[in-house]
Amino acid sequence: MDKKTQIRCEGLAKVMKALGHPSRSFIVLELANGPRCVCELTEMVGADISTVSKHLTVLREAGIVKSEKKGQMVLYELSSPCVLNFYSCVEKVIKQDLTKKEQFLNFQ
Amino acid sequence: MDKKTQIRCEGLAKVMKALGHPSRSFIVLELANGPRCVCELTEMVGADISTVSKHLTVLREAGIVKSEKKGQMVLYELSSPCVLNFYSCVEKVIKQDLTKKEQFLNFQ
DNA sequence: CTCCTATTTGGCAATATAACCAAACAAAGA
DNA sequence: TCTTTGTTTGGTTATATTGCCAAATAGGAG
Repeated sequence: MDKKTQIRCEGLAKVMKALGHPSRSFIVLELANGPRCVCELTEMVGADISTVSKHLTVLREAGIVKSEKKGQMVLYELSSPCVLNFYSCVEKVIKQDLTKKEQFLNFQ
Repeated sequence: MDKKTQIRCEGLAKVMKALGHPSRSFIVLELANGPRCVCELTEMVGADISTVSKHLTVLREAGIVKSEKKGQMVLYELSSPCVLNFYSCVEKVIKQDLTKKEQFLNFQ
């Protein structure tokens, strides 16, 4: 694997990794409906606000969301909405997988 | 967050997490060119064969690749090639990010 | 059957992630 | 100015991931 490929793969992996946590997946799905402040997301995720803030930092550093100060609050929004296109495929992967498991169960 | 949403997010995150490692990103990109055996991938990744084998297990359990015995070897191939569609968007995210950094550097 | 080759599994040490609490900040309002 | 509200950062602990080596397994070849 040459240097260029390595850097490319590290970049891809960084973005994927940022999306690879249930709370962060939820945040991305929620931000698809529009900008949200940390407090709203905290409420919905149901974790400590510091935890949610750190999740948002991970997403921002991966280039997936951006933030903007609005009054007393910080609003987060998707900076690359095309990320959402992932999910339709991923849902398909998951569904396929479920189907296989069902087939397996039926087979037994 | 209701139970259904939680399960959905965990499913999404599992797939993303599986893609969230440089070696596994590389493997997926390589498998886009066709099936490969563990030995070939090991050679290309440049890690211990046991390490690569475990990466492949992670990808298989996420439903991204499937394996098939062929002679003495085990061939891996993409089971959900649509995963590749992610990458064009992700590359865009990365490029955007680089652009921002360049702008920042130019600004300084 | 025995050897060989390809792969997987178990075990361990190093590193990274995640979650919480507490404390620090930043900015708006009294 | 002092307080309040919303957010981020630091510190700590528990848990998970990663990578290697060594050992186990699975099958083909001789």
